[in-house]
Amino acid sequence: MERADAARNRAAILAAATRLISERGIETVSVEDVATAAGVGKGTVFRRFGDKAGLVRAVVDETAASWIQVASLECRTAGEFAGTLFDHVLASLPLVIAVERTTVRSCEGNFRITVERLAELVGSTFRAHTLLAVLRGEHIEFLLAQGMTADEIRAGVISLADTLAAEV
Amino acid sequence: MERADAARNRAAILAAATRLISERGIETVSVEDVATAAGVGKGTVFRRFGDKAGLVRAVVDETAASWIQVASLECRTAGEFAGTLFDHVLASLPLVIAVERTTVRSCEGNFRITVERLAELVGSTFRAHTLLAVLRGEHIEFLLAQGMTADEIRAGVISLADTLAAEV
DNA sequence: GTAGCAACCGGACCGACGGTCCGCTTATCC
DNA sequence: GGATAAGCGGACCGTCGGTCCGGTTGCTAC
Repeated sequence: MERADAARNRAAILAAATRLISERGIETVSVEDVATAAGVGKGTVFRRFGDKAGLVRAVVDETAASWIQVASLECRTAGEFAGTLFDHVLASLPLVIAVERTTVRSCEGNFRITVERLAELVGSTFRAHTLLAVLRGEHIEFLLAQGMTADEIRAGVISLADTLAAEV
Repeated sequence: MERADAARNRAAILAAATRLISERGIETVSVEDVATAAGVGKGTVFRRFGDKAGLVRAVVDETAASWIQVASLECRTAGEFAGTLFDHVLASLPLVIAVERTTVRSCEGNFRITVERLAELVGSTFRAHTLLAVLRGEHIEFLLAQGMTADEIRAGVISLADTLAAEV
């Protein structure tokens, strides 16, 4: 059982981290910044989340844990899947980029489900990873920086997914 | 005019950096490690290359500057281009990953030429970036870690390039 | 209510790293 | 061989992720 003050601090830390990362990007947010903004000591953050990567993961798990799985299960075509994923990534861009930069990419949990479902839809694991590479936060941020609009990127992603799926 | 000792040190630093990064990956190589391995002081490295990213860029420029441009100019199909690029990336994986991780992705120099040429071959800038996203060192490393063989990945990349080009 | 306990807190502390600075060295030119 | 500027190197700095431990506080049993 988690003590009441601990639960309060956990919530405050997650809220502060979410806000700071969204505002400034992970690169310029230190763990101490988060602790200060949450009104707790640095040690408390590390006790709760292990390390910086754990904190970021917890933030993303909270705000975005479910939609990947939901998208995996509900979407019936690759294009639909890609569009849904794109919308979610775009909505939480700094958070997605933060988790990409702080954790080693792995094939566990939700991600595994996503890949398998996507591989089904586009016909091969390689193509599934291709689509996910294009849906990475950093890639989308880069395309935006190049002057493409979100709508153009969205259309491109969906068209790519459909093309890949059509080839099966 | 560069003094003789400066030139000697520059070469020693580049050689040491290339070796260390290739062996251990950029994450576990500090600038001081490079300086020590090259038999010079840390200050010398920073004087020569500005910062860590500059050092990495110099290393890659030396070993891999030309092939991107060569590939851009010589390859006549998207598949050929993709295969050539893949071979070079695979041959210098740790170096490519190092530059990806230390410099902000931008659209200047060789990279710009590559994108434009590739966009010609596959019919759109978006698709060109898609191909380049799949050819990133980190992505290839990830696929290898998932158990795919280099041949499988190579075939996938070429097939993807051809598919994208066919849609024009 | 209160006493005791374990969980919890926070900030001082540590080691590593990127980057700067400046007094000394040395290649180069005349 | 002497003057000069380019070059050198390592001590030093600020920051950051992560650890540690003495003091505090919420919980529970009586």
